[in-house]
Amino acid sequence: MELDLTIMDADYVIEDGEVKIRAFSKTVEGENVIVEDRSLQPYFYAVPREETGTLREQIKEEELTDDDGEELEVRNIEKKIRKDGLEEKEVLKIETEIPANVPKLRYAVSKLEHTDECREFDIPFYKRFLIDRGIRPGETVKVKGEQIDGELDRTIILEEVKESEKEKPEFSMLAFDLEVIDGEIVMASMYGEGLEKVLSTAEVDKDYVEAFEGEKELLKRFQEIIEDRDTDIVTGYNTDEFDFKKLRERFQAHGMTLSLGRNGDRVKFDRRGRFSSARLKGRMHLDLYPFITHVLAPGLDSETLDLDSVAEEMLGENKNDVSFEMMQQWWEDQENLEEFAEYNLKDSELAFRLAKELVPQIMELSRITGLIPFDACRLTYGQLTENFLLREAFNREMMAPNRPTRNQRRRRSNQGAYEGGFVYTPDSGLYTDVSVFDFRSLYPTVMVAHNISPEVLDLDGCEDRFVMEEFDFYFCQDEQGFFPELIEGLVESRYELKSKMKELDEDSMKYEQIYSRQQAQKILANSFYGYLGYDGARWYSKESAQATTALGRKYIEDTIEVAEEMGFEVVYGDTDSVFIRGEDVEDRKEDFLDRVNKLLPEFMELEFEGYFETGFFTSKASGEGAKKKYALMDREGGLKITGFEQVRRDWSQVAKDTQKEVLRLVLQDRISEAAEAVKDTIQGLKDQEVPVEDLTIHTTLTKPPEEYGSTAPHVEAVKKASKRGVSIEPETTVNYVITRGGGSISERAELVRFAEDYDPDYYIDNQVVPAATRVLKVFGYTEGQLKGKGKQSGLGRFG
DNA sequence: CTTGACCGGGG
DNA sequence: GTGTACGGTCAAG
Repeated sequence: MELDLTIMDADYVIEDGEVKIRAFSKTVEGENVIVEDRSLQPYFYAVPREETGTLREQIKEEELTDDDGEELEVRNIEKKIRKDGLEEKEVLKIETEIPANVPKLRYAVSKLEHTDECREFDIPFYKRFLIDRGIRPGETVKVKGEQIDGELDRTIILEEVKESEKEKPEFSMLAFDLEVIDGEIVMASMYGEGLEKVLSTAEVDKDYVEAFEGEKELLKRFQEIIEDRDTDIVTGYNTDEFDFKKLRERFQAHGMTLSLGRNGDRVKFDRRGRFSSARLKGRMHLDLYPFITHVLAPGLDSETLDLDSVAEEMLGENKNDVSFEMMQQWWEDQENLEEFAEYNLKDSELAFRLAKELVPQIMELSRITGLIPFDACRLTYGQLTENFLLREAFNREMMAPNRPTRNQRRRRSNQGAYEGGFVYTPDSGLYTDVSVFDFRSLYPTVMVAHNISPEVLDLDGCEDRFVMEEFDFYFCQDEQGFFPELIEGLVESRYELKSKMKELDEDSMKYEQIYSRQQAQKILANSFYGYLGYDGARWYSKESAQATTALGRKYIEDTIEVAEEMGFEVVYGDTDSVFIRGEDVEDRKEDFLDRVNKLLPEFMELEFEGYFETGFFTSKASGEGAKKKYALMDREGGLKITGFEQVRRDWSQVAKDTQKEVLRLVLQDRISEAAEAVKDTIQGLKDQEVPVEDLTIHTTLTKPPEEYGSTAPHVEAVKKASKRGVSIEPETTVNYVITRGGGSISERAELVRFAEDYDPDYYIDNQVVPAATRVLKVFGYTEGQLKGKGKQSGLGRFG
């Protein structure tokens, strides 16, 4: 039979010693189908020292065993021609019966004297399947095969994969969030299409709350809802590291198993380095947090990546200002439970709405890299890029380079550092009429323009060599390299999509899909440069990365030169942008762009980014202008603040707010008012008028207090709390304030709930004034003056 | 200046 | 499980 379907998850199982792939899929009509591949065998390549014949003989003659002396089966050996860079090599493709034997067999084969090296022995089998069968999750394919008795709506044995014209199915989605008090799950909210529910172990007077006898009943119901709704996508915020771990623990505590696989499989916890992730077989568990940290964070203004800040930035939703301490108190006293439930539901709703925006992007990233969505939302840039490269290499009959060993990585990072982008040192102060120009995808376009690619580096017998003065290596221009070819493909496809977008209604599904697709292409095109310089990369090439930044510097410096020739005042520049001051810049910008773009190689382009009424640049302690720390204000009064690092958890809100207000006033050239604002805050602190939430400092307690070697305020606060009978467990965020009295800062740190007063001097001297001075020192203010201790003559006339 | 410890999100 | 992978900041050395 033939079925049009989209694969959303894949794994393999061993049955009677034979491996079979299970690809969990959905048809356009919404049927759940398992596609089994029983014919693909795990394999790797062996590159012979001399020629394939002698190596093949040796493999046949010698007994290959694992560490325990178990014999390893070689199921099939085949001679293949594979490209290694640009060189074609005769290699052996060695097949074995189960994936777990690949690394063992590879080890045994590597030790043979006729083996030069082995390749592609560490590619997880479900990824191998997707690559070798040319299947991309998120792309509909026509599958031909025989239907057998099995799980879900249908199970079919794969015979052939073909292209399909059909649309993708709709996936159902649900977001959830747990509330845990004293280690137990007391509430669980779930939010999806037509679903707004809070499960609770307490009676709550809200129509969306379902109350339960105890935690065990709540957990059963939680599982039941996911199963009954036949959920395709389960999402949430930090669900890998928190919610699912907690669920597993609590299910276990009640003697139950957490089973949320589509076929009833238990939730599997994959270790991946620092993290573990919860895998629901046949469904897509998409934790938004790793995707946001790895992929989105560089493009976000928000410095902290908690759900509140990210939702605020992406959805414009206001901050949820219930503190955890408050929630604990409510639960303890069993009061305000309506609000408690409301809060719980809100978090699921925010996660769901974020997912609405992000899942299309994750799906497109999955489609383009060929990874299952589960992986696409968790991997770092480098890993996403590498998976894309593995697939493209396979399609060109290229063998992938091996991953570096630990030692190689260390060597790479030690010899590592090379010069990065060019940063123009600004003169600190306030500027008016600032126009910003930047290069469209600087590094990708540089790589295409100069054919920067590892396999054409110092290529023997090359005729057309691109040489740079400062380097003793060159890039061959005879033939387009692997990386430029991929970048050009992505960039061109993206142009097409962008022009297609213009013809579409912005609210349509099609628009959203195309938008996400071009966004994924952009992410990928921009990741190649970083990938080449990443010490864990298979296709690592320091020279390529080095040449790319060097060329980037050259082009930005050339641009600055053109600007100066035209009589413009250059204020600042960083890597791919120039900031130019002057009232007439906007009118003459076309002329400027023309001149610069005429000098650039084909494919590269400078663009106008925007005009800002004012711009402020701060200085370093030495008085020299600081790089990467500035604020801009557009015509509508919108602020763009970059690099002011105090927007962090371990700074109190009062310091952050004051700094932002100071920047806002400074950009309006209201310098002395800015200083007044600081003084007002100081007075408010002295008068004990600032609410305690604005004074709280948050720091995570990572281990039991007694294990800390050095003293730290949050640790001391916890120690004092435990003397009062309140124990705080590791992994808890400690919210403390600095109170009055004698002794060091640590000695005066108290948990918020025990703090009876606060020390205004601490907040003035260590929080508000340093943050504000970071800005106001440019205008001649010292810390002393802001605290009202000095003279104020001659202020406000700097800059 | 270099090295090593700490931290993120969640409750 | 074709395992064991981050990247930035800050205080201490």
